[in-house]
Amino acid sequence: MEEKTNITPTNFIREIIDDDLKTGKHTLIHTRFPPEPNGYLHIGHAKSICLNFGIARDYNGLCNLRFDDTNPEKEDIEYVDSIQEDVKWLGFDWADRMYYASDYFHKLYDFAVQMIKDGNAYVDSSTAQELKDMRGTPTEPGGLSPYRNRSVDENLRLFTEMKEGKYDDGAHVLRAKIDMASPNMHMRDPVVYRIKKATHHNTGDEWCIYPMYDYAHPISDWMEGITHSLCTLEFEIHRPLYDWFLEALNLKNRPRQIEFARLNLTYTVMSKRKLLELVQEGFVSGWDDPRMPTICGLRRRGYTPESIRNFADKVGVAKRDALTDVALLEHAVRDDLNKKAPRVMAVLKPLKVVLTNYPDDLTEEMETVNNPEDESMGSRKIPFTKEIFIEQDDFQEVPEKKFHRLSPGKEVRLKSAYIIKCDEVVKDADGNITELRCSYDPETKSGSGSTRSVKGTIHWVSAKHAVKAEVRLYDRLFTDEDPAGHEEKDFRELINPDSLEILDNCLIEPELAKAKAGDKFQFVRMGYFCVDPLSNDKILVFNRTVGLKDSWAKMKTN
RNA sequence: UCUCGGGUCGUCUAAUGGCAGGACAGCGGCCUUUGGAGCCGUUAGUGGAGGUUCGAAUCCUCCCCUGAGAACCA
Repeated sequence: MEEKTNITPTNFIREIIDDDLKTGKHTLIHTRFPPEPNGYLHIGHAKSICLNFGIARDYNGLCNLRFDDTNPEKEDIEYVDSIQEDVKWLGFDWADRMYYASDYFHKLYDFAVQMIKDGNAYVDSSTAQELKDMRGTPTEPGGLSPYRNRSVDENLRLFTEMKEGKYDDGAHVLRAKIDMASPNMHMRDPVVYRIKKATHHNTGDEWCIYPMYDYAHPISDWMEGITHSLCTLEFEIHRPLYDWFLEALNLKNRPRQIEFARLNLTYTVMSKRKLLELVQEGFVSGWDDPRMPTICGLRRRGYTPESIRNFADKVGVAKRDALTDVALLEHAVRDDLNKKAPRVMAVLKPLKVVLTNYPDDLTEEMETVNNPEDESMGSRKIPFTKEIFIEQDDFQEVPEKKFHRLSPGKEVRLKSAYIIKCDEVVKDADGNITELRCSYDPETKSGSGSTRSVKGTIHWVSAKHAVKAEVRLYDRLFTDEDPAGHEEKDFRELINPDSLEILDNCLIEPELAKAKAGDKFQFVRMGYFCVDPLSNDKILVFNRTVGLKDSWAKMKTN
């Protein structure tokens, strides 16, 4: 399922598991990934997926996929499908253990009846506002509901009638009877069931009452035999309630909830709500816009599952809030693609070069390796002719200091071809450079054993053979490191206006014309690129996954 | 204000009373037919003040900073 990495993750959760194994508390480790199907998965979910499935894999345990679908108003089958696709794509397998919390609605109902019989739950007929008023504040205890001491029989009758659809939404709720004076607001007789006459994506119109997360989650975990229920920090305050339900129902072999810090990445937002707003308000083209931190966005951008898994291992798991540098993610994908991506030549901003002393009709096939990191990837031939295109940025009429590329009177090597010298700069009436006239040194053919060397090597394509393509350059979506972290500023104000640059006049080597959607390449000296699914017979579209490290650019900014 | 969490290089993360280490980023160098990759080197940290101890990032006290908590959301 997963290729070996040199990283052995260790974290406080694995230590707890090691201990549980050692003491014999558990012999089989069982985790679960429990998304609510109300949005697309993002890189933060990927961290949780890698954690849960990774633990199952390393401990020879099991990890379930469970849809936490207790709120029919927000959930949709569209998300159920995309979530499965994304988890699979990341390289994980739940075998036959895909569940829905809604699969357990009958059992959950029976447990609720039992809680009523045990005096642990009651039907409250207060309005939402009254409930809110009775709850108190973090510093003041709440008040007791006038319905708190209804008889078991009356509670049973009302709860049955709620289920039967006799009441409108909001008329009654079922509440756990705990402690209205608890300093933990979640323990102040929390709602267990509410009436919602809504169609559920999985159970249709079978139910008009739906359980709350705090109630459904621990019981779902228990029913699946989950040993370690991993969730993010915001649920820490819910843990006493998680334990209370299991205790109140006298369930044995209880799962243990353990919280860890969610992933935050610099220069992006991670909340489903904000991501949805970016999509709905047209700041991006969709959930899979390559600038989005969604799994589908990263996939379209050209990220590999391995790179995301390695990233998840590298960020680690702890309890302190963190904002991880997106450079770490970029490093992970460079690291992976460096080993896998074939090198090809592509000129993004072409500048014509005529080799004045090269035979007019000659086409030479130049041999070049596909990946210097991996000999097994072999080599290929690329056509070389009198007229070629090079990158505009690889020429400077008045060269800056330490500029090792082409300039008047200077030499540069064309990768896998010859050394050329710039003899003449041709300009149009407005003074724009339209063409370079150069001469080549026939003694310096690549692979011929020529020993002459020059400082710079640049990429090129043959004018006659090059294929046109569109290339999309992506930059960070926000100009601020933590766009969601400002109270006085809306994250929308911090959107980077230059996060997408479309180049529609790029020239690629002919070999690339065969590329199919999703194919990944290193454009030599430019970065890693992949074929966008939008590509068709008419036009090839490439997305830049990430640029190469560029020490020249860095030198200039310093 | 109250309750519960959390504070280790710029960032992320180790240490479990015994040499504060790794990764990313940065910087310097080597190498290079990718100014890529690789290799070598290097900068940089225990929030503060006390205390316990032969010895404290780790234990205790106080303080500071920070996150979460008052949906019929998850």
